[in-house]
Amino acid sequence: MAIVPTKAEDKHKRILQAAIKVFAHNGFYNSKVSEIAKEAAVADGTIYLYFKNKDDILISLFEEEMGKAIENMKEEIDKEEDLLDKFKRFAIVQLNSKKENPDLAAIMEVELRQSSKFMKEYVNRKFIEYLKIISSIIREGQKGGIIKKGINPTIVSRAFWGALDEVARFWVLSPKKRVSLSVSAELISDIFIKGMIEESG
Amino acid sequence: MAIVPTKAEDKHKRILQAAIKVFAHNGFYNSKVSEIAKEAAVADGTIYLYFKNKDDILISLFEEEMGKAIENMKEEIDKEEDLLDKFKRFAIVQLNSKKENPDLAAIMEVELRQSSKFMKEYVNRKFIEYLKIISSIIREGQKGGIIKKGINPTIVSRAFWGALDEVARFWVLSPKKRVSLSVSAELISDIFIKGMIEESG
Amino acid sequence: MAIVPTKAEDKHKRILQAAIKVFAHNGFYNSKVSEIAKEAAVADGTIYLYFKNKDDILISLFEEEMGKAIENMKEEIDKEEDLLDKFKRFAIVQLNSKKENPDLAAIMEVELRQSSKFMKEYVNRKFIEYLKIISSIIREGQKGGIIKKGINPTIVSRAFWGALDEVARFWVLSPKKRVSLSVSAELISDIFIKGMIEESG
Amino acid sequence: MAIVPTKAEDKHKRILQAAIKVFAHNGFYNSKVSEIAKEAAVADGTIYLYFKNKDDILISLFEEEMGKAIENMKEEIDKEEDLLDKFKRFAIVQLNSKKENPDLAAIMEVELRQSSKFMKEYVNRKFIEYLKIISSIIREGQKGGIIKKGINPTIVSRAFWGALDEVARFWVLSPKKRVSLSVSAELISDIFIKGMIEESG
DNA sequence: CATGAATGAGTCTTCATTCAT
DNA sequence: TATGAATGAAGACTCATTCAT
Repeated sequence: MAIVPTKAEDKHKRILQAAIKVFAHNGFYNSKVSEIAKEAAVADGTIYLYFKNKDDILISLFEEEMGKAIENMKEEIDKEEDLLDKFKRFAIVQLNSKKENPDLAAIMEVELRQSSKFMKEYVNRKFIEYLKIISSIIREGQKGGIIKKGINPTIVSRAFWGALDEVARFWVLSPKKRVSLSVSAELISDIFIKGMIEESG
Repeated sequence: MAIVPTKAEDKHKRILQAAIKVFAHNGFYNSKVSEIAKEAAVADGTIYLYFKNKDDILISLFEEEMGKAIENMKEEIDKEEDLLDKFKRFAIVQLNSKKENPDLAAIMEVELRQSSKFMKEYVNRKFIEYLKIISSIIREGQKGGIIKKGINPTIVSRAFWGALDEVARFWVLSPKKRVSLSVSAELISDIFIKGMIEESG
Repeated sequence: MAIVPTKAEDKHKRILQAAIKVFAHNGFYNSKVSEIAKEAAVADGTIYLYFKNKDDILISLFEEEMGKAIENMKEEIDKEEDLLDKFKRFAIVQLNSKKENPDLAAIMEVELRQSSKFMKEYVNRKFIEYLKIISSIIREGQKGGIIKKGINPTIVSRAFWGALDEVARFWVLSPKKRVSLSVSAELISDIFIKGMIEESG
Repeated sequence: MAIVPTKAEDKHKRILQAAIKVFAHNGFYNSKVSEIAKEAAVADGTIYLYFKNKDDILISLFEEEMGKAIENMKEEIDKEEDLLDKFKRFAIVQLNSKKENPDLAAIMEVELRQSSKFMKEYVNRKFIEYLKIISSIIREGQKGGIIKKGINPTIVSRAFWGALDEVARFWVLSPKKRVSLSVSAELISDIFIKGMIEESG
């Protein structure tokens, strides 16, 4: 019986899942609430029992998914002992997330850039939290003398993320997928590592 | 008399300029055609004498501005003799464009990622052309033995662009502008150069 | 145990009381059934066990309250022997009802005027019964030679009621309440009495 | 050519006229904007070129019609020399307005009583201006020694208006119209005059 | 009897686009 | 060419009512 997905929590989840799909395919503004309702197999009005309005669906989506992503990334990073391996791991996880949940990734990609005024602040907060995972690795590396002191961790963390995001996008869009994601991840992280490393003696 | 901006060409230009401003501030979907008209000091209907519809304004905007950007970048790159200097130059020009025309940059940023179905193909074409400027430098470097052969120029060109784009975005958003754009440009290009270079000897 | 208000009759009453409050504050059309339910501390669905629909709440409200008002007024009038005193008494009771139960009065005030087609007939029936209390006093006075024969009792009864209703409304709305209701009641009834009286010899 | 009713001003007027009809028949809340548009023979959207929203239609309706009514009443009152004749004239004009424009009257009748918060204040202002026409006659009469000093002009003006309004409503609703409006007007004003007059000597 | 989650019909309002002038 | 008043399709959101529990 426990399988029947009719509990309130499930409906909330179902609507969010439906929204991810619909938003990713049509973009936020071209998505109709009724379409999300249909995809979630609920009535139009039901959506408004779980979300304040269309915007709120997007926000909740961020709230939940970004939170998950941050947690997951932290766990993954912790698995690696070596600082430079943490870098690689970050790259791999980041790229894979786009492979595993491309719809969600597509939404993040756009909304991270454009979003209505009042979302912007919230989105940025979560995003910065995400970037801190990288910048703190860099800072740690600088303390340990592995990474060059002159490097600004904030800027490079953004650059690193931007590089990965763009490569992931390319991978999703290119129909043939000639280059594997893991190779790309290695390539990018290698470049950054080599670029940042302290050329000691 | 030459001052009066009523020639057809002027009106076309004025509408496009107005669109850049309006789209950048409100996003494409939250921008009203009437608002663009007002900003351009033109009647609503006049817009439809120069553009097929709202989408067409955005497309034309791309057509013109991306073309200009590509031309400009090529010229700038040609000014540098040294291959690695070309890299730096690319970074500087790219970042500066965001400083000099932030409205336009904001539009590009979003539309490069999301755009209605039918724009996608077109946008990509122009974008790939832009990226080719970098990838061909890389390829040249590989031929000359300066850059490591194992590196995939397509992927790295995207990574490089993504890194720059994100850093530029950060710079635009951060209110204090503590780090100068040129320092950032140097930082990013240094990392990539060092990361790609052939460690001969 | 008798305190627990869960008997069916109580719930019916509670819903009606809640409706009076809610309708008076927001008007019929701006009142939500769910709001009445909340005010009555009942589930939304429960309302539909006691009333056919939202309209039916209003009708029942009339049915009960108008009936009570008519009975009460008749009793009060009967307390007075003198015909002209009955007039005054009517005015006082009428005005006081607005003071004692302003929410109910507010609803009556509006619904007596506007109400959906199907309510109109019913409302009028009850209202006419109410007005007959006055008109029959007038008629009695005409028989007794106290009130001028030429006066149309139906019209004057309406005029009298209208005058009182408006004065009561004014009293409710005016924040300072400078003039007491009883003074107003006397003023109005005096004018009507003096205006209708037979100036015998 | 001047006859063709397509000028902006005409459209404004047409929408207002349509609104009077539609509101009077269905009540404000049961009236659809689309219905008003249809009645006015314009597109739904056109309404919003002339009015901010549905509420604004009602407000404008008041603004214009109450203003007219006040002007008209003042003019009519001025035609009478005798103070008591002014009273009669007021009654006649007031009652006739309901006969001549029953739709408008029906709206005024209800909206004067119930209306959304923000209308209330405005409505009252205009209404008080209207009532001042009566109260100032009373005051004048008191100065001239014709009307009893003890009478409160504010209260009586409201009572007088309420009496007339109710009688008019009765007249509109009664199908047979046995009693003429002018007789009713005379009856009511006679009662009030006699009731207020100073019994000198 | 009681609940309250779910439903979905119903409407206001917006805004890209047209077209008579 | 230029105008801007007019159009009307489209969609977010509300809330009375139902019904499975």
